[in-house]
Amino acid sequence: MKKRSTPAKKEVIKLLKSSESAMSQEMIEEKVKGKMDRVTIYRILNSFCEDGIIHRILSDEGKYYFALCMDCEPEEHTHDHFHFRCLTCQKVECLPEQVNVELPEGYKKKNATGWITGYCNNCN
Amino acid sequence: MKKRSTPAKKEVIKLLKSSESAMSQEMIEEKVKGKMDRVTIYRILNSFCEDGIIHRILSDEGKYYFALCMDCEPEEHTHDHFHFRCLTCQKVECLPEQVNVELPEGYKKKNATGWITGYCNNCN
DNA sequence: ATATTATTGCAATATAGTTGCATTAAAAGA
DNA sequence: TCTTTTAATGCAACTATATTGCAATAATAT
Repeated sequence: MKKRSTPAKKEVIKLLKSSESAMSQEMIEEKVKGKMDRVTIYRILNSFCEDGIIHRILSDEGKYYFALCMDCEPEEHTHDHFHFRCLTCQKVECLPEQVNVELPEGYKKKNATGWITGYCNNCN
Repeated sequence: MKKRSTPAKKEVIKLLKSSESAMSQEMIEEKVKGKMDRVTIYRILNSFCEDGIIHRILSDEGKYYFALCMDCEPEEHTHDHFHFRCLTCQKVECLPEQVNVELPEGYKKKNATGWITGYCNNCN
């Protein structure tokens, strides 16, 4: 199942590259309205996630956000950093700080996410 | 709008009290099957949340979990602690550790949540 | 230029949760 | 105890977010 390059994919990746923050499907749909179907956006995003080009983060309000992978190496593909969502402008950002928690005896960690909501520097 | 005590509410609160971990609507529905409607469960849970009797946490898979409030005081009702979800038994627990992150200059924190997924002491 | 099959669009479906409305039943008052 | 008031409930319908099936389209290899 070799992946193909299509106008729709180029459009979406261009969008994500030009965005300084993570985007939800909804935000992306807004931007590419008329150029492609809703479902196509979902499928493209999922495909990029599979390939490790972008990562998918479920926000504290239950929606997925997507962002380019920055410092990921193919072998060690983790995104255990904190995310910030601005309650005013809805901007979602990856924070540099890693999630690091002491688990009770006998517990094994597989994955970790952290969300901070609040107001960004432009919105307070 | 004074709240009333009903058999359904008693049933739900009893369940949450007897559970050592947080429960999703689905888990609760499973337990009270036949005794009340799906919608009633949702409404009861929301009502309890409003009253500060329980707290609602959105898990990293996008579902709400509910748990009794333990150390909450009416004035300072926060739940900025980490939560753990076991990938095998689906148990959700509140971890003692607080979420504490340094935000970039000019950002204001309103709320914070953290999720760790993995395997609990019974499941690995 | 042709064949193969990944990708797309559209309709339908899945999942989690909410809303409207008529009916039922707590609890306060007579 | 009986009435009255209105919160709570059950049912159906709806919303929002995301996925699946399938036929049509189009990107790549030959």
